[in-house]
Amino acid sequence: HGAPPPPPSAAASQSMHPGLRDNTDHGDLGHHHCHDHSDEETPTSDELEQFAKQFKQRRIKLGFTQADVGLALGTLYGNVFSQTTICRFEALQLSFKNMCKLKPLLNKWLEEADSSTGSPTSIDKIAAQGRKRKKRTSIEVSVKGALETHFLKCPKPAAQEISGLADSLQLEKEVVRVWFCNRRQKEKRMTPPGLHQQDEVFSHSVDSDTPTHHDL
Amino acid sequence: HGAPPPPPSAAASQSMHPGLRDNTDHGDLGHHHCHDHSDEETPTSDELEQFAKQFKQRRIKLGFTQADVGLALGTLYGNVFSQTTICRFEALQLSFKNMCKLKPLLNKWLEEADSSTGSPTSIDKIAAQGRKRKKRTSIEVSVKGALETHFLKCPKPAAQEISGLADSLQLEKEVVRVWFCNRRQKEKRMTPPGLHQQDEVFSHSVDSDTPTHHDL
DNA sequence: CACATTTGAAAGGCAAATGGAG
DNA sequence: CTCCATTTGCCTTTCAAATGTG
Repeated sequence: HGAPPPPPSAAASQSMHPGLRDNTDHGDLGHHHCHDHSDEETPTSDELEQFAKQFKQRRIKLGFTQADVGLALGTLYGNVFSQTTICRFEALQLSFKNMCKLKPLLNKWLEEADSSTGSPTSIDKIAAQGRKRKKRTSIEVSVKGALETHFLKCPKPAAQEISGLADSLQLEKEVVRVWFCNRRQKEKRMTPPGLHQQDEVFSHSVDSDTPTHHDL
Repeated sequence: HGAPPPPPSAAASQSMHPGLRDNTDHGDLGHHHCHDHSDEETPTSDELEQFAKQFKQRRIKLGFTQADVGLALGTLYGNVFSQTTICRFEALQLSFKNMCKLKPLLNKWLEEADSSTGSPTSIDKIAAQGRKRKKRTSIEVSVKGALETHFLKCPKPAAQEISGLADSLQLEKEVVRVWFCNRRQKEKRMTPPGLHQQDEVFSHSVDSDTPTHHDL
């Protein structure tokens, strides 16, 4: 069946020697040639990899957690991120485009944090006010069950139906609408396998190589 | 745990739209023994289970994340907890003793949060100042490698040696000391597994596997 | 110090939210 | 609005850092 042409994964799985640490790495990173904002041009994969590594190193040295960084981005640019996202950035687990988008922000944070080491105003955990993205809604298990039941009966409810449902479940209408959208997507993802095949012999269940091979 | 009685959300039909004030239902968490201050006496497992479930339900309805709660505990009692811990509490994955310890705190938070729904001062993400426990140190991979190397050569370095090592790795001496302690513990844990061959008749305490017996 | 226990930073799974095209 | 791809985060889990006890 479909031969999944896995990306060559050019990135070598190299690993740096643990022994060789530098203490002389101060102030590089942001230091390139002195010209205004040169952050915008798209970096190469290698540059990203390099940056991510350095970033993590500095972060740890400064004693910040990934969560700290994510929060700080909110106070700096009104654009909070979760610990998870920072984690993914450091591990190069985001799409190339996504990585590029985040890099300048993180770079800025790094400079900021770097320069204010031990500064008096070090504490800056101000509340995240200007939130861009809607906070992810947690849907309770029981509520989820109700939605699921509904979905089985009617996977594509009309606007009005959605309203009613939302009301009875005490959820925003938008949340319910989106839930159905996502639910349908999920259905699609799960359906394809085994459409018109009769032999159940799946010797190798593997395959779903789909992977999220985001890597670079 | 056969079938815990999961009341299909028996309680609460409270309209909880963002912005609506709601200030009813209090004090139905756990069957208190006709005592106002029933928080201190050790609860039963069932009570804990009940409380945990209710807690989670309310938390979600109020729109807080586990992390939010953990942070809030810091501002309320100067005793921050991580999102992980809250998660464990809700999932009953802490020791009984531990559960009992946390319950009153969480209960207090719940009341607080409950009563101030939609209140003006709703946002309360003040910096966590009074931190009780030392923040967990992240040890960089490379540094870890260095420590590991050292450990293989000498698993039990003298104080002086530790100092030197700490210095060269730019870590607090205490951190290094503890690292070695923990490392030795780990070694112990990994050794027992059937490597002793032959008969060694004895009465040595058969340190049975000590399965993480949490649960409740 | 050893050993038991508490606790958290980071990473993984699943899915909620977003954005573009029709 | 839909579908679909993508971004992003809540909750969970693992491994181990920190703490407590003898």
